[in-house]
Amino acid sequence: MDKEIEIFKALSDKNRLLILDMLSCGELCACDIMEGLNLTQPTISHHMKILQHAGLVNSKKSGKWVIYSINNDTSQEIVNFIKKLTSYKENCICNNVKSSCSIKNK
Amino acid sequence: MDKEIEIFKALSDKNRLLILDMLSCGELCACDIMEGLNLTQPTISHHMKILQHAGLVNSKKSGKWVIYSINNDTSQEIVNFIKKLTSYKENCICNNVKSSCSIKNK
DNA sequence: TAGACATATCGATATGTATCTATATAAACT
DNA sequence: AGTTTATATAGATACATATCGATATGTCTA
Repeated sequence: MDKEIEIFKALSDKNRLLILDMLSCGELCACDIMEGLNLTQPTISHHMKILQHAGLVNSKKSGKWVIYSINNDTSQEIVNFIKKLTSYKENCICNNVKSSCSIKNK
Repeated sequence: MDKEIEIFKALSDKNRLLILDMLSCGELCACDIMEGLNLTQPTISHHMKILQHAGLVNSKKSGKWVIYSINNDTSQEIVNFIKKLTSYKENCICNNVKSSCSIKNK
């Protein structure tokens, strides 16, 4: 679950969502991303690190540039996580709770 | 986009994910949720407020209890948002950026 | 090799947030 | 009416994080 929390935190920032949107139609280098957003270079670098560590973005070095691209495996994973989390299932924590549930006894 | 950020922030906490998991198999009152987690009553109340405000959870008052339940519309919405965000589309911000993209000129 | 360019790291600051104790509000029960 | 029970709010604290300027690292080019 810690991995998913890290992904949600990475998605909890407007600028990072804009970066993902920019990357959704193709790879870009950090300088291109910087041009689209109104942020300094160290701030972009910070956001890219967070997106990479969460697994949402891949990077490869090409000369003096770092080229970033979307990692669609991770976005698919987090989609599946949300679906599973919020839909009915047998093995949820509430099994331990329900026996003492006051709603049940009404 | 601000609404989605609020949802991601709500999902960025372990205890709130556990609460959603607990609610995924049926409605519960706050006291039941408190029993399943190792948190004080004001902390549970705080988390429920965040989950409600994000639209992930509904509540109804029943006597002295407040009964919480999952709002599956919102989880479906955020799933669709992630899919759209990370997949190729015509109207993404990068359209404004690509013309000056150094990758493009390589 | 020197300078220009792209990115990363450091340190500082301001803001946000998860948690607690104490207290208030509100409903049910005796 | 007074007491118990369920939830919310207020205020405090500790920790996380988004951002910046300054600087370091690494790569290309003239």
